[in-house]
Order: sequence, then C-alpha cells, then structure tokens
Amino acid sequence: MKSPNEALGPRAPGKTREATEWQEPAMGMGTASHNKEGGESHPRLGLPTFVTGDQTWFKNKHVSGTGRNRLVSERLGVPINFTSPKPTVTWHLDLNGTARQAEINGACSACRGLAVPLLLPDKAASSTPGDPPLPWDRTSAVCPISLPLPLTEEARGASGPDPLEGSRADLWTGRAPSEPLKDSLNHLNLPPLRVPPTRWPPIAGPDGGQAPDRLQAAPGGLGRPHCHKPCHLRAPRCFTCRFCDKEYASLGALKMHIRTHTLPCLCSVCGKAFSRPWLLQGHIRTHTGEKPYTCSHCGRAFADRSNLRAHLQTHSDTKKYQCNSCARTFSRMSLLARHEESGCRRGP
Amino acid sequence: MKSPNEALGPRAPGKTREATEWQEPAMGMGTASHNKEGGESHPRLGLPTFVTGDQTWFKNKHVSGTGRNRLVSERLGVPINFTSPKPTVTWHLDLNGTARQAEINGACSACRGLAVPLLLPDKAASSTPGDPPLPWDRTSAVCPISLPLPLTEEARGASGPDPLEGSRADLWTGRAPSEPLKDSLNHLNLPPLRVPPTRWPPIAGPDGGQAPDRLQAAPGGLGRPHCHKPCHLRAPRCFTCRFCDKEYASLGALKMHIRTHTLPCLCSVCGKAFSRPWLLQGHIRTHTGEKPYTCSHCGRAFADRSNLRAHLQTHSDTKKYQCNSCARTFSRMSLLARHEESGCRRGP
DNA sequence: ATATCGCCCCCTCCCACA
DNA sequence: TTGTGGGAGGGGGCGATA
DNA sequence: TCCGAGCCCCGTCCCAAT
DNA sequence: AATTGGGACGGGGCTCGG
Ligand SMILES: [Zn+2]
Ligand SMILES: [Zn+2]
Ligand SMILES: [Zn+2]
Ligand SMILES: [Zn+2]
Ligand SMILES: [Zn+2]
Ligand SMILES: [Zn+2]
Ligand SMILES: [Zn+2]
Ligand SMILES: [Zn+2]
Repeated sequence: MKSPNEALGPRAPGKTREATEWQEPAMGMGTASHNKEGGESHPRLGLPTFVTGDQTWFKNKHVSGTGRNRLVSERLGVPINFTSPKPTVTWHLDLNGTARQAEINGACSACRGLAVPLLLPDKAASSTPGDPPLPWDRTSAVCPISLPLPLTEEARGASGPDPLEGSRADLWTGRAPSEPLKDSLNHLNLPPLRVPPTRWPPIAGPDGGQAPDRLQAAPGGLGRPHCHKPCHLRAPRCFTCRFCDKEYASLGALKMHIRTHTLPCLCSVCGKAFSRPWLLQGHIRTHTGEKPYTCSHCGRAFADRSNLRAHLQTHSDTKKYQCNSCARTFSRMSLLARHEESGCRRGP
Repeated sequence: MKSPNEALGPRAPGKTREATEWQEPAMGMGTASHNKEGGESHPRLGLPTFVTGDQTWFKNKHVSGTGRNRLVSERLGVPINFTSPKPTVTWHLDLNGTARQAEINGACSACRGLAVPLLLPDKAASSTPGDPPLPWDRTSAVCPISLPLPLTEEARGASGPDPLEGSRADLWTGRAPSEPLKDSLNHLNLPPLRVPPTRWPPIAGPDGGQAPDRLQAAPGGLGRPHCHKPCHLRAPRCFTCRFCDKEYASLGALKMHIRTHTLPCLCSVCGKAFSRPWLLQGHIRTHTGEKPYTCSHCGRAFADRSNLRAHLQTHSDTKKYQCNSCARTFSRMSLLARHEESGCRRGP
C-alpha cells in the first residue's frame, strides 16, 4: 500500500522532525559535514544541534500552527520549500496534541522554546493560521459528561475525608459509623448476610436480558449524538450532572448520581426501576417476604438492615432531640421541629 | 438541606420509576388497593404491573424526550400533571443516559418497550421536545478526540487476531511470529536486552524536564479548548485522527498514531524528535555506537534488533520471491516487482 | 489506575395505629 | 392531636475487585 | 477492567558496496 | 544496471503492571 508520505515530495522523510530551524543553505549541501557541532549551551535548551553561519539552533518542544508544511530531508535536515519565518501563532501542545497555550511570534512564556511546525499532510496543514492546530478536549471521560479539567495532583491528594463533613460520629453512641453495629448490650446483633457474598446475578428485565450498562460497552451503529451545549463548567473542580445541575466533587459520585436518572435496575416481578442493584435487592424482598435481619432481643425480623437498626434503638428508648427552651425531648427531629415552629410556650 | 425533589409537588416520590404508563384515575385513589395485580403476561414485557379499567400496563425501559414532567406518587403510581400521551420522540437511553435511538410515537424498534419520561427537575425538563434528553457523548475518552461508539461486546470479543491478517506465519520458517526468534540452526540467537527491563527514565530535553504527557494529568487554569467542529464520525467504530484523517480501530492505536504528529521524544544529543521512546532509544545508539545485538554465527553486532534479524536471514540465503512466469527468484519483493513490471521476457 | 460491586452507614418520607 | 414503630427507599462513602 | 509502557514483529526507504 | 547487505526508522499488536 502507498504511504501518505509519498505526497511529501522526493526523499520524503520518515515521521521524525529534525531538531532545528534551518537557514537556506548557501549551496553544495548534501553531506553530513554541514551539521556542525559545537556552540554554547543554552540554559534551558541545552546543547545546540547545529551552527549555521552566526546562528545557533537548539531543539525545542514547540509546534507552530502556521500550516506551512516544511519538509526536511531525512538525513541532512535540509528544508524543502522553506521560506523565512513569518509571524505566526505558536501553540504549545502536550504529548497528545492538546493545544495548551498560544504565543505570537516565538517563545512560549511557559517554556520559551522555539517553534517548529507540525508535520502535517498538505490537506490538514492548510488550516487558517489563527486557529490552534485542531485542539480537542481533554481525553478524560469527564468531558462528555460534564466538566473536564480532571483533578490536579493537589486536588487528588485532598480527596480524603470530606472537610465539609467533619468527623461525623454516631448520633446515639458517639461511635464512628465504621464500627460494627451493636445493640445496647454491646452484642453484635446483625445476622450474617443471607445471600452469599458472590457476584450478583445480572440485573434482568422480564425478558431475562440485562439492561445495558458498562460505560465502555456500546451497541454500535447509530449516529452519535454530539455535544451541542458548550461545556462550560459550573464550579471549578466540580462535576455537574447534565440532567439536574447537581454538582459533585468526584467523577464517581457523579456517575452514581446519574444512575438516579437512568434507573437501570429493574424489578423482574413488578418492573419498578431503581438506581442501584442492592436497592432493587431490598425491594425484591417486599415481593418475597424475606426478612433476613432478626432482632436478637425480641426476635422480630426485618427485610432491611436499616430498619432493624432503627428497631434496635427502640429497645433502649432514648430521646435524642431536646428543645433548647423547654428541655422537652423528642424521639425524632421532625417532632422537635414541629414543636419549636409552633412556638414552645409551656415547659415540659 | 433541602432536597430538589421538593419542587416535585406533594408526596414527591423517591427517585424510582413506577413501572407503568398510567391512566387518570377515576377518583378516590389513595390506598394500595388501586394497584390491581393480575392480567396476562406480555411476551417481552412480562407480567403487567397494573390493570386499570380495560388497560393493562407493563414496565418498560424507555424514556421519552417530551420534556413534560410527569410525576408519579410513590406508592400508587398516580401521575401528577398528567396529560394524555402526545406524539413525541422517544429516545432509547442506555444506563448512562446516552441517547441511543429515536422513535416517533411509541415502541422502539429495538426493544419495543413503551415510553416513560425521564425523572427530571422542572428546569431541565423544559427542553424542546425534538431534542434528545440532554444526551452526552459516550463516556470514553473517545468523544473529544474523534469518534466514539466504543466496541460492542461482539466487536470486543473479536479483538483477538485480526481477521484482516489471517494467520500470518513467519515468511521464512512458517513459525508464528510470537515464538522467539531463532536462526536457521534453531538456536535462540538474540541476546538479552542490555537495558534492564526497568521503567524508562523520563524522556528529557536538555534541561532534563520531561515533555508533558499522561492523558489524565492536566494543569489546571487555562481555558479549556472546546470542540468547535461537530463531532461527525467518518466510519462507524473507527477513531479518526484530527490531523490527517487516518482511521484506527482502537483508541489506543489512534493515540499511538497521534504521537507521530506531536513527536514528543527528543534526542538529548542532536534534538531530533521521535514518536516513541524506544525509537529514540534506537536513535541514540547511532550516537553512542552501542550495538547490543550480535549475530551468533559471524559475531557481527547490530544496534537494531530488526536489522540483526535481517542479517540472520543472509546466513541462510533463501530467495523468497519468485517470478511466476520465469521462476527466477529474488531476495526482495521490490526486485521481483521491478522484474515483473519491466516485463519478464527471458527464462531463468 | 480506574470503574464497579457489594456493603456499610445515615437519612427521609409515609403510614397505621396508639 | 401528638407520638411511635415500622416499611420503603435514596444516596454518599469505602474496601475489594474486575 | 481499562490504559499505557515496553517490547515484539514486520515492513519500508535509502545507500554504499559489490 | 542489477543485486545485496546494512542503517535507520515507522507503526501495529501483544502483555503485563498500575
Ligand atoms: Zn442529576
Ligand atoms: Zn418489584
Ligand atoms: Zn427487638
Ligand atoms: Zn420547647
Ligand atoms: Zn494523523
Ligand atoms: Zn540524536
Ligand atoms: Zn551473522
Ligand atoms: Zn520472470
């Protein structure tokens, strides 16, 4: 098969770039002796690669967006169709071609390198000089969902416990929520799980097929919807749901939330949809009547671990919410709120 | 904190979706007894979830894009602000909300489910009916680069040996290319690598700094360039280079190719740029004279493993290309081609 | 390394009933 | 009218794993 | 489970020497 | 003029570690 490089002219080079801007050679080029070595080292660019006349050329990391295709012969670095440098916008690209920063006529303020052109085929090279060389959005999965600019290293380092939460100890006992739940007698009260901790069976609709999930899996074919809203970011370093504008600090949290819109877990009995498999699992117990969680004190069984926990608290009847003005206590925040909002007139 | 669901009206449901279209109840709803069970099973939709009057309602997996917010009370499935169904575009969403397929007025040709609305807050729900419900591109990094529609399960499953290649046995020996290279005497001929198989040192310019890489790492701050060209896809399931329009089957292959435009690997000696570190590594040996690969037959050393392989072949001088008309053999395809194109007149 | 799963936790809302 | 217990569910966080 | 680094292999172009 | 061997790359596939 024909290489596209053939369009580049005779002795088309491989896809490498010689390290230098190049001056029109006087004549008689053709041997490697034109590559004079030596010259003073640049503080940032290091050793020069060529010395031509009174100019010294260094390698650099830049790519210019002029669209002018300057070809360099493979062995000698002699430019073909070279014209003297013109004013141009220089885009600093990262390794993946993302345009980072633009500079007019020369040194980038970030790294102060010199400009060399992108090695583009003719067609693509003829873009208008003002445009960055076809920048695209950052690669991450973030962009198509909402906000890109993935977390920087510093932000990633700070992703420990959320400072907004503080240390949130258990309201009743003061224990940290990560400890195993014990009742007031300090017995480990919750029974082991009924379902063995194996992988869940696929969540199936009534047809037995699994609902499409897996971000990476996609049925092919249909025209791909394109982003028609500009991806402006709401708050820096936040991930915003495109459905309801809620913001999240992590991509994972946003994905979790998005499931609350798509509700991918369907009950095979009644068809109700849920955001997460274990929510469906709990719902299914309302069909089967299964109640895996039993109170060790009174023997009453529950389908929901949370509700057993709430029941457990009734055995030790502590009133947790107290009115600041009358000292009356309530078992629920809602009752206390109602009490206070209706005006606490009398004492307890 | 206030839940956004409060805007949904009295008895706002949780974030689940009842499994059914719903008819305006006659009156007196309010108890679970309205949920009549029974009814015939639908071949695909399974058991009906409600029977109202003479209509039977099934769960489904669809989401309509009308933007009309129809709310369903938690326990009874009674719609609020419900109006009778209107013609609408129905978008089949996948679990992550990607619009997959549009159908006018009803059943999707793919799964033939019925439509239920996305559970959207009022603001997002007021989008124009013709638009898909805020679709976004597939999650992968694909979108910002070029074409997404990542591989389906089937395509992924077929990602073994490329069917385009067939079984490509070694031209000389017929061995599969994955076997270690052996010479004609069947000795393992290639020496072990000189460089220990540790991680490469960072590719550094003369300043010792590494060129920016790592798709995920992003310096914060600068305005993010947005796609201003509509992301139309060239060929389905292909990834197209935005610089030269070459297409690739995998995102990784495209990224690899893009490096041939950005040429991020710079030789610290002469500044020449390469697309990949090991290409630079091989180039650097042209400066140092290092030749790690030695022929076990004649002792000649090579800097390039491929060239040793080519040399190895010269020890067993087999002519691999033969003219079909005159049976003359050539060592290179180019020589045979020239022979044939210039007209094979004489015999061998 | 990243995404997901199963599980944890705490929460809220609703209802029947005392 | 107020209060209580239970049913049902939403959703963030975490550790192990795919 | 996904992605990229190293590594493999094959292939190409050019050139100097037969 | 034709052929050969070698130098220098380009680039896709594979595997394994993070
Ligand atoms: Zn949302
Ligand atoms: Zn159900
Ligand atoms: Zn009990
Ligand atoms: Zn009070
Ligand atoms: Zn390209
Ligand atoms: Zn070099
Ligand atoms: Zn040899
Ligand atoms: Zn012939």
